[in-house]
Amino acid sequence: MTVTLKDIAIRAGVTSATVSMVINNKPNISETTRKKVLKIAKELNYYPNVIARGLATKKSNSIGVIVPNLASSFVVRVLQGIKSTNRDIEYTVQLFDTIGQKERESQLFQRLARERRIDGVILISSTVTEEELNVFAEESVPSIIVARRCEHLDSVYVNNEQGAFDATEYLITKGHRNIACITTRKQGIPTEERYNGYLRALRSHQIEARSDILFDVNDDGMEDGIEIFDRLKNIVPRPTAVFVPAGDMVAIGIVKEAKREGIKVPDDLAIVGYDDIPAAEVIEPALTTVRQPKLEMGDYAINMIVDKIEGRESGIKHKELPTKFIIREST
Amino acid sequence: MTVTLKDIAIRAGVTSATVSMVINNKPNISETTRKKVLKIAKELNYYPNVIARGLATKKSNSIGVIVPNLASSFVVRVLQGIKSTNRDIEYTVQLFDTIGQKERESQLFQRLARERRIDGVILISSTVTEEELNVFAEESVPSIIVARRCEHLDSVYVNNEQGAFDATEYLITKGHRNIACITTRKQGIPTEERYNGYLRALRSHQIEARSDILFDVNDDGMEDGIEIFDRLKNIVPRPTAVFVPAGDMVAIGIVKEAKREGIKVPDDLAIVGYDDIPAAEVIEPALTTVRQPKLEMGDYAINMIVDKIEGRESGIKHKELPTKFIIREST
DNA sequence: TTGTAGGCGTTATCAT
DNA sequence: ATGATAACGCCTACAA
Repeated sequence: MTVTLKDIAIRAGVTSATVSMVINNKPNISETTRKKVLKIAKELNYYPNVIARGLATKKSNSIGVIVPNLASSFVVRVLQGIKSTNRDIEYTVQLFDTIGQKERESQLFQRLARERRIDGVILISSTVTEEELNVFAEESVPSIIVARRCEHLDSVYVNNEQGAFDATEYLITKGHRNIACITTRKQGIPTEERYNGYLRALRSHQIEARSDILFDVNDDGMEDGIEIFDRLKNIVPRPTAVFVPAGDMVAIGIVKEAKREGIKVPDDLAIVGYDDIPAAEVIEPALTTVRQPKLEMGDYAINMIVDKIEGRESGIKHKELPTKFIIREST
Repeated sequence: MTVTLKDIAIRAGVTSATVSMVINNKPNISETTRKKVLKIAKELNYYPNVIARGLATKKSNSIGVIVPNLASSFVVRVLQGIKSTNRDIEYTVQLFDTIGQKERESQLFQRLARERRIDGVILISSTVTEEELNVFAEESVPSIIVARRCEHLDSVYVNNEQGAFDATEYLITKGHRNIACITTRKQGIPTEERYNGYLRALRSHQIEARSDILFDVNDDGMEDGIEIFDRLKNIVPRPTAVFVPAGDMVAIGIVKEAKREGIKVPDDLAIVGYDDIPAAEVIEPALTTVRQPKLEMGDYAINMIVDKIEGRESGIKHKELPTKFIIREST
């Protein structure tokens, strides 16, 4: 039924070794047989069995992409960056998600590292520790982590601290002194860094950070923003600005609730989000926010991992990308 | 370096055949050797080489998911549906996108169908013809198409015609007679069906369709909506409602531009979108729209394809899911 | 330039 | 209950 090298070999009057060499463009094949073999291969509509090839070469020509959650627009956008370059790359992408199930995570890593199903791994924005990622190094499966810097692993990430600094400083130069900060601890390192950037900006302008206007939300939805605003509005002195490293959706919730309560944005309350999701342009006033170069991150990630797999690069590489501050109407 | 069946076999004093049987829970193995083998396997931290296994069993335990474009929130959401069920399923997901490159598409199908890299294929919302999908049938690779009904292929889809009918009829019962329709032809069958539903609703209420308020946009972004509104506003008699099967982003553009021009939504102009994207709740007034059960579609798709692959179902199956009309503030 | 032979790690069919 | 042995389809020395 399916055409194999052997089928071609028989018809061409050669052995499958020869056919293999032709298919793989190896040198030292006479033009005559090359032509003949290629012709027959085409007639028979031959496609190599990649599984068999993988067994022989010990390469699957496939890379794994592990994501925490496909519901995150950040993750999807990075994925898109990975895929779009991948057009010209002869690697297949296998998608895995861990949906926060902590125990399954390291199990998944084990399997991926040892089952020889993939040649390398891209890990997007996760809360795993570096230790848990060691399996890949142990099995010498190239790996790279996106959205977070890791000392002992290749990584592609954004300067979150600086992004937050820029945003906060912008608010300060606009005259704000009481700037609330809405963050989300459980999201891990990146939000932590953003918080630090916020603090640094305050410090560099001799403004004391007020702990009563620092909030920690659990999730990053619009409802969280609504709830936060309701807590925020009664605090005195009331902040005149809010920086929301927790994400744009939370910021949007705040905008909505503020408007509903008759608070004018940005006049009474300026708001800066983080991420530049599509809805940031939809809300009125349109949201000022910090954009991360998500597509670019994906792009770097796939290229770096392919280089690693093919042995073109060695040593740990870090790629830091800049954020971009997008000024719209909410400030 | 890597542990194989043979390694285990040697230490256990049996052959790799026996070890294989133990690993795969085959019957007719003495408890003693089973215990012994399992113990050694664990000590050595053995994981089967799935590539080798695939060659032997002619199964890759992997399914391909082909998407036209990861930038579409519809596609991503269906993907999410596929992945979330997939947790308990022993199939890996390989992601492919075709980014509209028509010529590459059938080439991709050829490869996927013949390279034995995947056991089955899920195709999300694409404009390919049934003919192009024949390769899968020819190579007896189970396949299923999502978001569109195909006579000769398994499919999971939504009753777009009815969804559009419901939306339009709702507008009619609200007293509207001049209802514009913004569609997007190039998106293929589903939009076509929605248009038909719109027409049917008009007919069933003896309203004549006006061709001067039927618009065709090329893309489905906010800008398209803005542009459409500017064309719409000068038409007499001016429509009092707009149904936008082209999608929520276009509808949002219309809302925004209408507001900017001082037209009151919904009082002066009622607007209904299609898809229920996250931003539909963000815009003010919140958008009335037609929701498709995207997660559910992905869920059905993965389960159907797995059943097919494992030979549990045969014959062509179609699963039609209902849309849900979401009433918000724009009507 | 091409053929021979062996191996990649598993599974599956026979014997034993 | 277990062992030999032969696939699976391809690649790669090495030999000719």
